This record gives sequence, structure tokens and C-alpha cells, in this order.
Amino acid sequence: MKIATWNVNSVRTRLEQVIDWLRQTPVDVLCLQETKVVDADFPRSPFEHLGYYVYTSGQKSYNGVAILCQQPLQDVSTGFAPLLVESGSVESELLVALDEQKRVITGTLDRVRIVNLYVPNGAAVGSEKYDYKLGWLKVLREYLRSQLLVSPAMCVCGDFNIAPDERDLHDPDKLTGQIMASEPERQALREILALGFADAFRKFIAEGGHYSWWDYRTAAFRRNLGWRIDHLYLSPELYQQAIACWIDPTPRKLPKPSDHTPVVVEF
Amino acid sequence: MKIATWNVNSVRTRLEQVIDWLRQTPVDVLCLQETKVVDADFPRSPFEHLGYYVYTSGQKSYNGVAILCQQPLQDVSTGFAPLLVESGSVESELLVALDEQKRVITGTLDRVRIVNLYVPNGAAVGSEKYDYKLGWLKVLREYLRSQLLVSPAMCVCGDFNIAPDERDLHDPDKLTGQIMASEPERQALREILALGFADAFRKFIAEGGHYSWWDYRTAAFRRNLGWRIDHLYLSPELYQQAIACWIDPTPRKLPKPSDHTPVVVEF
DNA sequence: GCGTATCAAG
DNA sequence: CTTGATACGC
Repeated sequence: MKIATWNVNSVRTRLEQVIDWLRQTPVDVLCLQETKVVDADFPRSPFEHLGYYVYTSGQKSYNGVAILCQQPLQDVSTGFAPLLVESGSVESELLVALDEQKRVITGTLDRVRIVNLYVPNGAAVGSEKYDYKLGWLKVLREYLRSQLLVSPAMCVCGDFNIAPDERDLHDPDKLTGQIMASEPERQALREILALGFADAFRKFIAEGGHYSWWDYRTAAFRRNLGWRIDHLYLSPELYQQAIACWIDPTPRKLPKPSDHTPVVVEF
Repeated sequence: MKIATWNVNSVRTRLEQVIDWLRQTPVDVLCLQETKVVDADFPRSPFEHLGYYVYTSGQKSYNGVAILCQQPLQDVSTGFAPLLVESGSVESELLVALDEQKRVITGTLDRVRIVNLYVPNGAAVGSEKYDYKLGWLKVLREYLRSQLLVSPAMCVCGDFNIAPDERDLHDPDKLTGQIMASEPERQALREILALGFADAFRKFIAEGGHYSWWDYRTAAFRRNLGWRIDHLYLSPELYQQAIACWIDPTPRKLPKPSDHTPVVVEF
């Protein structure tokens, strides 16, 4: 099975590029982030004509996630809703507030639970949005813990807006401690991974300099001033089975690209 | 000599189309309206590389006129400035106010005075903008009268935002009396033409149904629901010499076209 | 509908 | 730098 993750920065603006990429790279599952469109306006048909089932959770202008899948998904749910049915672990008013931003969608394919995430950006360390990001990651951990109870085989992927270590950003001396590379963010991510997830990309490639996001500003892509913030995390059995994981930089080279490029895992 | 007029609705957005059209139709003079760019940002080089001299009078966002010419123009001036040096005919404070909107540019080629105009749209009959349009046309008449004293051979062209008679709009029963086809506008135009100008297009084509503008809305071009509001008016000697005048609808058929298409006169 | 400007977000 | 929303002009 091949699963990919790609922050497309507007699925409507990037539609042709996403379709072209799927023709070239017919993954079983494509997880999209920053679709920036409400479900009613999501361009379903082009993907359906390509043979994909389409599952969306979108809002106007911001955020938005979707899963495209060559087979139907089972038990699709959006947001942190599954936590609501549990009592006690997280306050339900907080969950309702968190779910206004469409950042989570999940579904099951062949007993594999696929969780597609768009982690908050966080703006700047210490900002209100930064606190929101850290709080969101805490809730995410509870969410994933509850999901694992039902589905021990999991692939948790998406735009994490966190570079796990110094190999994952182009100028660690300058950028460590800044947003996406601060210790509290990395610690929150490690606590999530401690539930039993491992980075599929790092099973195959140990060295730094491989990035999935380059800022539109300052001609960052041309100069390869990137970050690796788009990840595929696997539970132990799937990690064991993983046979490849790679970043495909080609879409980032097109005219009018997304600032992110796809990452694929095969197991 | 071939002179063309074209409201391009942003010269920067339409640059490639204008360049392509000039390659296909290498007129001596091209008068542009709605350039929507200040002079410092006008894309001069592409036209200069094509062999054209470039004369501009633009503002931010709105209006803006330019003359492209295969030979240098003499005595270029912008706005109603020439009226300022005359005393009495029009109040100078009014002229200063009128000239904030960049709608007039003129220059001389081979003793022919070329006046390029973007007449105010007028919004709706009876509105403040309608009164502005009628006032502007009154000043235009004084301006042209003064220009004629120096240059009896004149071509006055541009987007007049007036359909002179019932042949010049697709539904005269419905549209006569509305903006661009109201009697005060037509009367103001006739008073200007009474200075001694004649419509080059009507020297050759008497029937209706030939249009230069189609609203972007309601698929007006596909249904040919147009208006003939872009004109080339000639003083008697030039009118006598005119050998052709035509509307070229091809640019209006392109993707992302201007809502206007060029009109050309040859004499 | 299609331009442009401005704003917020990334 | 790029996106989408809003506002305005035509």
C-alpha cells in the first residue's frame, strides 16, 4: 500500500497539479491539507473520475483536510469527535472549540487506520497561536491514544508544522528555538510518538537536507532553504512492513506550486 | 497611416495579448485606454522592443491612457492642460480636478493630431457620475476646439462610453435612454462632432450589429449582446482620405480577454 | 465577470 | 510570495 501526504495550499487552485501528480503517482491514499474549501465546494468529480473516493472536512478560506482513496474507507470521522464520546479525558467545550478549525480526518482501509492532520502553524514562539498549537497537540495525543485502542495498525500523517530535529531544517543554528523548531513543540511531538509511532522517512534516510516545505518568500526553493515538516508516522507493525518512504520534489518545481511537496510511504 | 484604439482593461494583465495583436496588426499608432497603471510601472520595454515609442498618462487602479507609435510623437500633452494656458473658457480649478483622472493624452504624427480619450463611464443616468460625464464632455468640447486651432488635421479616438445611435447597441428598445444611450450623452457627443468630426466607421458600414464592447457578465460576447462605444472621429481632410475602418473581434475571443476589442482606421 | 487594492494568514 | 475574502469600479 502507498500512502501520500501533501499540503496543497488550496485544492481548487492546485487541482490540475494534484490530478497530474496522481496520474504519475497512483498512490492508494492521498491525504491533503490546506484544502481551503467547504465540503460542498470541494472538487470531488475530477478525483472520482480518476477512481478515487473522496472524504473531506473543510472550512472557508483556512485549513481543511481531505482523504482520497482508491477503495472506500471505513469508519470515517472528522475532528476530535471520537474523544467526545469518552468521558473525562478532555473537556468537551474545548473539543467543540478546537473542531471549528478543520484539521483532522480519519478512516480505515484494510484494517489500517489513516489519520490525516493539519497541525496549527503557531505563528511565533510565545504567541497566542503558539499556545493554541501546543494545546492542540496535547489533545491530539489523547485522540491518538483512543484511536489506538480500536485500531492498533495506524498511519498518522500530514503537515505537522514541526521539524523534529536539526537535520530537518536548512539552518539549525539560526532556526532552532524558532517556530516549528522550538523545544516545547518537539517535546509535544515526541510525547505523541511515544504512544508507539515511528517516522517512516527516517527508517530509510538518516542524513539531513531533505525537505518537504520551502517558504514562498526569499526564493527559498531555488536555494533549497527548506524544512521537513510533513510526516508519515507508523505504528510498530506497519513500520516493520515499510519498504520505502520518499519526498517527491517535482510538484514544487512547477509554475504556481504549493509551498509543500508530497511525501509517500510504501508498506 | 493606420491608427487603432483599444480599451485593454489593464495593460499589465493584457500585455501578451496586446503584443500578439500588434505583431499581427502592426498599426502605426495604437491608443490604449484603462491601462490601470502609473507611468513608472507601465510595461514600456515589450512595446519598445517591438519598435514602438510609448507615451503614457496613468494612475493607480483606474483609468489611464497611452499612445504607442512607430514614430516619435510631437507636442505630446496629457489631460486638459492646454486649456489652462487659455484664459476664461473653463475655470482652472475645475480643470485641475478633472485632470486627477487620467483620461486624455495627445500627440502629433505627420501633422496629424491624435487625441486618445477614455470618456467617463457615467454609472447610471441621473447619478453623480453621470453628471461628471456630461460635465467632462463639455470641457472636452472646449479642449478639442482649442486643439483644432493649432492642428486642423485630427483623429479623436478612444472609449467614448456612448453608443451614437440605435444601430450601435444590441437592444435599442430596452437600452435607449439608459447609460451610454441617453439623449443628453448623445447630444453632448453630437455637439463635439459639430466642431467638424465624422465617424470613420460609418463612412464604410451603415448597418447596425457591429460592436466593440461586450459586458463580461451574462455571456454577452457569445450571444453578441454588444455595444459600439469605441470610436475614431476624423476631421474633414482625414475623413476624406480614409480608405478603411474595421472592428477586429479576434482578441475578444481569447481566454481572459479585455471586454473591449480594437477598432482600426486607415487613411 | 473581471479588473485592482487591501487585509489576514502562511 | 501566495492564497482567499472583501470592497469597489465598470
